[in-house]
Amino acid sequence: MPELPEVESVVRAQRQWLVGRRFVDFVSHWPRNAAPSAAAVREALVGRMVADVWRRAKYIVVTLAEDEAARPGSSRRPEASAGSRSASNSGRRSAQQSAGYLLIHLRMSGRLEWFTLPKGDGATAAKWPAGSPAHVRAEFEFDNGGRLLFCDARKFGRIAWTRDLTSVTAHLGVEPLDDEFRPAMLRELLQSRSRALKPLLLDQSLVAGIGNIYADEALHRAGLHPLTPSDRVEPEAVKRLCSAIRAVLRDAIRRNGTSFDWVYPSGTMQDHLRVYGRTGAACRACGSAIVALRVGQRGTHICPRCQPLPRGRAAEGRALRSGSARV
DNA sequence: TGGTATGTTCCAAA
DNA sequence: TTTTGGAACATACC
Repeated sequence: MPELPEVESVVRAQRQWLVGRRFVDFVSHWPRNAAPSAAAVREALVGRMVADVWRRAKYIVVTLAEDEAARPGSSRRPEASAGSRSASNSGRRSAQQSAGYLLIHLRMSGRLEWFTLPKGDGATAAKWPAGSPAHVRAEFEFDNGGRLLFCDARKFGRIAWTRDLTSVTAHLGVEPLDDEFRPAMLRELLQSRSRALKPLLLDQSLVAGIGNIYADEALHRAGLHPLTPSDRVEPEAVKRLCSAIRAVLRDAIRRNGTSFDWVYPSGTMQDHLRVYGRTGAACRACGSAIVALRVGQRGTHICPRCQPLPRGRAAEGRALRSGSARV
């Protein structure tokens, strides 16, 4: 269920439960998706306290507090005492004081779910009671007995521990909700290459966090066709696109994201989408039927009236080559 | 049965 | 060099 707003919603929901908690165990049921290895992640986590939970692009970032007193072998603190909020602020910025970072990427179908085993029967993931969460790929166990499950039907999700956060995030582009993301910056990104707009918006190394749903939504709000060559977008349209991106992401965060099928049930943005998944329905702006096409191998939804394809050989050539000419 | 799916990464081809 | 397409990852749903 992962795009920026959904990940942000998860982060906000989990932060209050996680900050100040201490890891007592980590178990992977799909070790291939743990980096550098499931054993290394376990070694890095056990005994560590969570200093902060935040987001970079579509990554959930858990900052681990550096306090040697609490490593395995020493006594466990009974309850998380102070330090949650104050620790979080420093933990986010000063890498030197952190014991590294746990990174979780949900990819296509990952989700986090709290689960408490029935007491006393020594149940394990292998023999959980009926009604337990499905597709559990990893378990994080905490000092209060809580168990955070990483569930992921498609097994695309990733769990990683790193001491050097930038080694993982260096390739990521600007956060679209950051102050620095302004029309001038977007214009430079668009002008510096000649690509169809939608694939460009999905490129995490340029703008980080936008996925298929919100790319479609932002382009519709801006009145731009997804195949528009990036270097042919007029300054006024760049402005519209910039605010459309920010507006749709903020809007979605406010509604806790978009709920899709069985994967992510908690948001309400799906009731307010203007084009994504609305093939054949009436455009909320002009009443025309929403049309589905294929752009860069991704399902794409547009209003043909609100988002006309700009005239010109470049755009038409791209449309034909990408197979989007149908429908 | 086949086509689809919110993501990322790799490779080949244009 | 840049951009695009395809496949791969693995599973569930319609």
